[in-house]
Amino acid sequence: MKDTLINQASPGINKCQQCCIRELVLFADLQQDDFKLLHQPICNIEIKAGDTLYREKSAANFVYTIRSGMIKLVRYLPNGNYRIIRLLHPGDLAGIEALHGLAYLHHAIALKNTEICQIPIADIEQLIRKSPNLYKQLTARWQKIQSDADIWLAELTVGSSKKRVANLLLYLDAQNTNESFYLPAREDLGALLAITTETASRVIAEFKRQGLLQTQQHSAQIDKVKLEQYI
Amino acid sequence: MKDTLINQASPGINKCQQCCIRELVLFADLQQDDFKLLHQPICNIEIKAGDTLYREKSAANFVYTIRSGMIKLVRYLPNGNYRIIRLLHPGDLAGIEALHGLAYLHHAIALKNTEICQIPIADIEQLIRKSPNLYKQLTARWQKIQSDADIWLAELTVGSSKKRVANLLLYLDAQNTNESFYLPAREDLGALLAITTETASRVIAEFKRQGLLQTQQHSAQIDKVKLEQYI
DNA sequence: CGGACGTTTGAGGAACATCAAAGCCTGTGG
DNA sequence: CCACAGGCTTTGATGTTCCTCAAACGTCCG
Repeated sequence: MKDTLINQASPGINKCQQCCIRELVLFADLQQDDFKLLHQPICNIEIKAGDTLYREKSAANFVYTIRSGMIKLVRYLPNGNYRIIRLLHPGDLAGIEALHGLAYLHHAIALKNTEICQIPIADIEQLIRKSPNLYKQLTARWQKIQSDADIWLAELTVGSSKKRVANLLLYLDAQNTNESFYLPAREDLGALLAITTETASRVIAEFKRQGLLQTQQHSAQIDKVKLEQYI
Repeated sequence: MKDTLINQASPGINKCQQCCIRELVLFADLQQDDFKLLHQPICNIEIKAGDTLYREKSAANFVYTIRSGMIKLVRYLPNGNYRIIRLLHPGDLAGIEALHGLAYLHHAIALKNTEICQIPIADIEQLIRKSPNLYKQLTARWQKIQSDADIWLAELTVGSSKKRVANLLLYLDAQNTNESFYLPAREDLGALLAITTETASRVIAEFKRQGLLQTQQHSAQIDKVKLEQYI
């Protein structure tokens, strides 16, 4: 796995009020006046596929909002293997654990080129005291993380490998508004579903032969109806 | 599985200020005055092993604090099987998703006789506005749920069945201050670790033969050092 | 005593991991 | 422009683990 920590030089300063995904993000409910409480700039940074946004156990000073692209949260196992704990899509928060003054709990690595906003936690803490709306946004995020994790536990780590892969493909498809979605590498599919790279490859190849799945590079389309029969 | 909804008659009214596990619970940081904001009584209820505290998708009006005992959060799969999503111990919150006006996300079922405090969410919402300390307690709980779920995903649903069972036994032992801990039934071990009841039984029997585990009824003791070699 | 329930154990087979090798695509350098 | 190296994917052969089905055993309780 590539392991390049991002270069944080030349980040652009972002105007939250005019953000194109404003209705998705943490600050969706903030009023005009609230933004005056932001003392540090919100930096808009871009990272490339394979770059590491932050590392597990490193000091957590920022929360990040995904504007575009895709991030995997990774935890390494004692035996050197890794598991992907969660996938982050546009509108999701990365590093929310920073709000408790703790270190980050995972490695955050970009799966494709990704744009993010970097928000200093000091500002968030100040805003929380003033804006009850922000508090609600935050707990909504926690709630979403919890329920996603629950579904993951209940659905994606049990059953046959075909069922798991089918479930994951349907999940990835549902995340995207486009008709095609990003299909992670076989190794990452394995790390997501707790199966080996080879098994992931076999199932994907099988689905392609059956016409349930078409791919070009990492762009994929599925036949939802037929895939659902595997669940 | 038994399925008796709890009888909510004759709950005792609890004095939070004098609660014996006060330092553990949600209201740990509240000041004397804050308690005046509680309009409805906090009920202290007792449920027996096998009783259901609340059901998935039912209206969520209360958050619960576990005072003693043990609760499993359960989700049923389409095929009729169930998975245990999380175990709750004294000091943990059950039904925290109620704070978002949603239905409960799981079935909550007692594994042994359990004492709980029933807290109306209307009161909590009022307290949040007044007490920033409560807000911090709440986000701390969300954070703990997340990190526990992450560990579960990374550690307990991968690897051989022996590794999973060993990990679970060590986890259960670490939760308790006593030298012995509660060992769930084989079926529940399977639902926790995504293995079959039979496999759970075989591994437990094997560990007993090897002297890594002693049991009396549901009370168990382990040899930590030797068990850690399976991880 | 008899029935219900949970646990243990066995035999057989299917699914998946492991090990190994070949194929394929991309980018680089001669 | 071609050759080649490196990474990712596919495929095969083999072995192990675990699931499935089945039956027996122990325990608790009416």
